[in-house]
Amino acid sequence: MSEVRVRFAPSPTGYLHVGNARTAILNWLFARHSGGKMILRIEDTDAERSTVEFEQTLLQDLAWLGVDWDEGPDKGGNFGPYRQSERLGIYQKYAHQLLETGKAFHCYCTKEEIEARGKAALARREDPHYDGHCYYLTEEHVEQYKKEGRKPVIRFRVHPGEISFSDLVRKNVQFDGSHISDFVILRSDSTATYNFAVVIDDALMKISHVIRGEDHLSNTPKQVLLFKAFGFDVPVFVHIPMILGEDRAKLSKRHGDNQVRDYREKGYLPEAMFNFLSLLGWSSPSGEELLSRQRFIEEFDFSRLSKSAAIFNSEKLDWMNGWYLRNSDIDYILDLGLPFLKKSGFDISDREAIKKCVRAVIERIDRLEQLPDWCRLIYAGEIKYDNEEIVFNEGSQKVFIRFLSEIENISQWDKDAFLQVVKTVQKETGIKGRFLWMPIRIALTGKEHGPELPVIVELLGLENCRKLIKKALKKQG
RNA sequence: GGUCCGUUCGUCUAGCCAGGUCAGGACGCCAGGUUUUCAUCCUGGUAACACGGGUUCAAAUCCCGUACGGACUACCA
Repeated sequence: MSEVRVRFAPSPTGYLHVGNARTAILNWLFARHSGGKMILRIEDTDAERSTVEFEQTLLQDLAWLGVDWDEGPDKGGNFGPYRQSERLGIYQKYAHQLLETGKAFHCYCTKEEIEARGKAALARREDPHYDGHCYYLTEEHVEQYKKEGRKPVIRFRVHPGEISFSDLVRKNVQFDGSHISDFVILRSDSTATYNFAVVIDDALMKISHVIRGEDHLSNTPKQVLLFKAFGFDVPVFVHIPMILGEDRAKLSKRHGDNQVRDYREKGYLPEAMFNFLSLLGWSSPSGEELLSRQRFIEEFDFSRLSKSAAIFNSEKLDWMNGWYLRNSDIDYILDLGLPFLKKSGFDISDREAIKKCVRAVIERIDRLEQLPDWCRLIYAGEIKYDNEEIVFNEGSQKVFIRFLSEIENISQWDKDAFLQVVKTVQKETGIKGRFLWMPIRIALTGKEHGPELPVIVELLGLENCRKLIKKALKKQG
């Protein structure tokens, strides 16, 4: 079997979409699983919408996900160039080859004319296909059109007849040429259309497996026809199911966040994103759902790809992200979390102090963007009590008085010392359970919920604890 | 309209190709346990084969039809 070569071919017309990210991941997984090559190709033949900035962000987002490539615009390779805008001459050469062999023809019809005739056909309940208007143009006609200033496109001629190809997900798929219109392969400005460029590139770049979204399934017969017209080997196709929004419609701008960048900015980890996206349409034979990149590579197999579209379930993503947050190296989490704290105005110069804080609150968040809110309550500052009643009731005040006198002359202040103090307070006041702990918690953090108290106490330090307890006392009366 | 693809718990899915398990797991949700509280963590529970015909001793699984959903039908990709 020849070498496995797959490609991810995004258009630089926006940020990396989660659907495309999943496509990229599946391509990458297959390449790495089979020891093949991953090729990154930029499909920027739509000059109107493509920008170099978007190409850059696309590359960054892929890298963030941990998807790398062996050949691409920034890496080079033996099958370049890897930007379609730099391959225009190649497409023109091949298009003219089809012209010469009579498999394609010049068409001088304007968009308006085509549209009008299409509508008319529809009115007659016929397929609104290209009607063959320019199949047999006389020299005079051509001259006339040229005089009018018309620039021709090159159309590929589609003949009736069965077109079938194998798809590793859908098995054998068949179309009939009679339902496919003669399509444009070279525009009037001599640039190639998507269906043409993709075939030339996939053939010339020796792509063995075309792994892409199911929305391309209907384009495939056109491409198969082109592969055959040139005598190229037809690659194996793998059309993966779509990702849908909560309303079952194709994921789009209407659904809010759907770009990889959105998730990154909210504090989702690349590992979680990778894991979650990989599991949309693929499953491990083990049934496990928390898998390392290595496991994914080892186990990846097209036979386990699902056929049906998947809804993007953000609750599950949150759960998964929380899991990665709690099961990754704390320094790694800290590196990713620091920017979020900095943005919220935290002084992040004392890394060790912040680390303790992050370690304490990591149990209760599932996105890094939630870090600042939880860390805030570990920093002594202006405190607003969630529940004043608990702070100012008689029992609580007794606890505070006793607590304060216990820490009056204490020298060592850590978790154990704190626990010891609370124990003593309990013995002396006879107050226990939530009536003992809750007042202390609210006095120190202002909140009824939070990380373990001993951890908080240690982070606050003795002086802050004194200050906060005093404050809870003073308020009375 | 036409062509093609799809349809298992609310969601992601296993099982389907090589018919025969109470249709399994995960998220969510609910209950219990752990915890000073919340969260984490542990245990248990809830809930699905779109519908109708066939084929068969037996169908989620094979065949046909219907419904629903999606994609494509551009000089976008």
